[in-house]
Order: sequence, then C-alpha cells, then structure tokens
Amino acid sequence: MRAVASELAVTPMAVYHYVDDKDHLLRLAYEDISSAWGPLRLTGRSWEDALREHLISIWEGLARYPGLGAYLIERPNINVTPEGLAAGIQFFEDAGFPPVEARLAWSYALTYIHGRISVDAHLGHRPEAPRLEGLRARDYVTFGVDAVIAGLQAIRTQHAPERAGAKT
Amino acid sequence: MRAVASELAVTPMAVYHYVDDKDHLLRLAYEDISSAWGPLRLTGRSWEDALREHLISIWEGLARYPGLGAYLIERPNINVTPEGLAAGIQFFEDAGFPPVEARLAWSYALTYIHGRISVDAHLGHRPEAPRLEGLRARDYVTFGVDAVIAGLQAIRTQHAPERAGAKT
DNA sequence: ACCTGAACACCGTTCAAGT
DNA sequence: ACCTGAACACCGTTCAAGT
Repeated sequence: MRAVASELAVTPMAVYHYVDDKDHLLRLAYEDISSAWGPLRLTGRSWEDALREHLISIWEGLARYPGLGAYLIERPNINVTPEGLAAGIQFFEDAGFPPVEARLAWSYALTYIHGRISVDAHLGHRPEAPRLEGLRARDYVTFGVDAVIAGLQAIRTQHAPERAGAKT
Repeated sequence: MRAVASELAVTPMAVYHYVDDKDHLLRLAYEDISSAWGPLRLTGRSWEDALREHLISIWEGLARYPGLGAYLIERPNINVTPEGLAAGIQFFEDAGFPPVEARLAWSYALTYIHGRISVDAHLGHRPEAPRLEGLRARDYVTFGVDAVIAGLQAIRTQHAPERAGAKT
C-alpha cells in the first residue's frame, strides 16, 4: 500500500479512496489480467489443446505481475470463483472425465500452474531469462504443462475404456 | 517471532538468543521434518514407487506444520539444496530420463507437491478433513501424485524408445 | 548463558480533517 | 470527490543492559 502510494507520489491514505484494502487492490489486478483468458471451454479443439492454451495464458498473464502469483496462492479463493470452478469441472466432464475425476483434474491443473507461478515469482525470473543449463522459465512451464496433460490423458483412459462408446 | 515468544511465555527478544532470525528458525523447522524422508533414491523399487513415496512423505511432513509449506514456496532456496537437487536429477537419470529431462522432471514433481502443500496450508485443511463432495485433502494429493507419475511415464517413453536397449 | 526493556523501521489501516 | 496528517496496532529486529 505504502509502496503503491509513493509510486503515485501521494500519501498512503489516498489509495484507500479508490480501494477498500490491499486484498481489494490485488483482486482488481487479478481481474484485470484474468480477462485476457476466457473461462476454460471446449470449443472445437481437443481438450488437450484447450487446456494447454489456458494454462499457458494464466502463466503468461501472472508472470507480468511479479509477486501477484505468489500472493494468489495465499488466497485460493480469489482466483477460484464458483463460476470458474464449475466451468473447469464442466470442461473435464465434456472431455470425458467422470464427475469426481473432473474436479480432481481441474484442481490438479490449477495447483500445478500456480505452484509454477509462485516459484517463478520468488526466483524473480522473467519468462525468457536463462537459468541453469540454459533452461528458461518457459521451458519449465512447457515441460510441466505437457506433463500435466500426459498425466491426465492416462487417467482419462483408465476411466473411458475406449474412445468409442463401449457399454462396460 | 512474537507469537513464538508469547507461546513460550517469554519476551520476543529471548528467541534471538537461540536463533539468528525468522528465516533461521524456519530453516530449522524444515530440517527437522525433512529428516523424515531421505534423499530421493532408486533402491530396488521402481522409480514410480520411489517417487510416489517421496512426494507423499514431503506432503505429510509439511502438512504437520501448517504454514511452513506456504512459507517454503516463498523461499525456493531453503528446500532445494544443491545436494537435494543433484540427487533428484540423478534419480531421474537412473530412471532412464536424459539429463535435461531429468532436471525438468524433478523440478516438475517438486513444483506440484509444493503447490499442493501451499494451497492446503492456506485452505487450512488437515489431511483427512473432508472437503467438497466428500473429497479429502489426501484424495487431491493421491490423484495429483498419480497424475505426475503418469505424465512423467509418458514423457520418459518418448525419450526411451523401448525398455530394452534399442540402438536408435 | 539466558533473558528483559526500550526503541527503531517497517507494515496495513482508522479517524478526523482539510479543499 | 479527492487528498492529507496524526495516530494505532502490529511486525521483525537492534542495542544496551540486567542476572
């Protein structure tokens, strides 16, 4: 709050005229960037492609606000609105997951990407800044999102005996 | 610090006689519980079983110190010692991953489990406390760890053409 | 060695007041 | 409507001092 105020060359209390408290301010910041990606939806593309794009969008959006990702993981309620949660579960049900697995799958995907964002935020890395062995932050996310998708594919296959509708 | 002191019915400054600062105290707490799980090693068992046990151990250990997991994700340097990092990479190389993928795989597994711990910490959940639809915190981790492993299996298979040594 | 007391620099935030 | 000033309750921490 005080940092924001001094950035605006204003008294700390001036900020409170526009915003209820720190939480409110961060919620606004999140709402601003989260409008960049829509709700997760299965439109035409494979669920794998839709999920990949969605997760990468979240990561790219939050990577632009260093520290916000770290803050969000402390407030799981901000980014997981009831509608967002329902949309994610619906997405995985549409993709062929049973209801319980759909919820677990959505939680899994979000948990991973938020963990990644939080780690990146605290390591202070820009997406393309090189790290150990020349690996960039983006390489870690790309690998991670691929692994998330591959893992969910495997789990989905266990529950959906065959792509075509097998009776049992 | 002040909370610790009052818990011990002592002045805040008394704590500083035993500990350099807050960071030091938390590092000690982490060292205490991390001794419960050894370094990740491939001894006899399949890498899948070894990894599963390791990740679950981390989760169970940190779940007993609510808030510590949330704090650790802010300090990626505490829990990822050079030795721990090297051991993890070695583990995945032993499991048949190429060097770069081994590093990415290890980072991936740790990122997921820390994300999970952090979310659990902030939701204030005990491992067996029931959540939405009767799912317990443990169900989320079990699903997640299975998904992590399944994802890594798929990636490993891409790089290791067949279990038996194919020349190409 | 072990602990206290006063104080400092930093937060987020309330309350009353100014224009 | 927009902003300031003084103040409060809370941190982690330093410094000097007590036994």
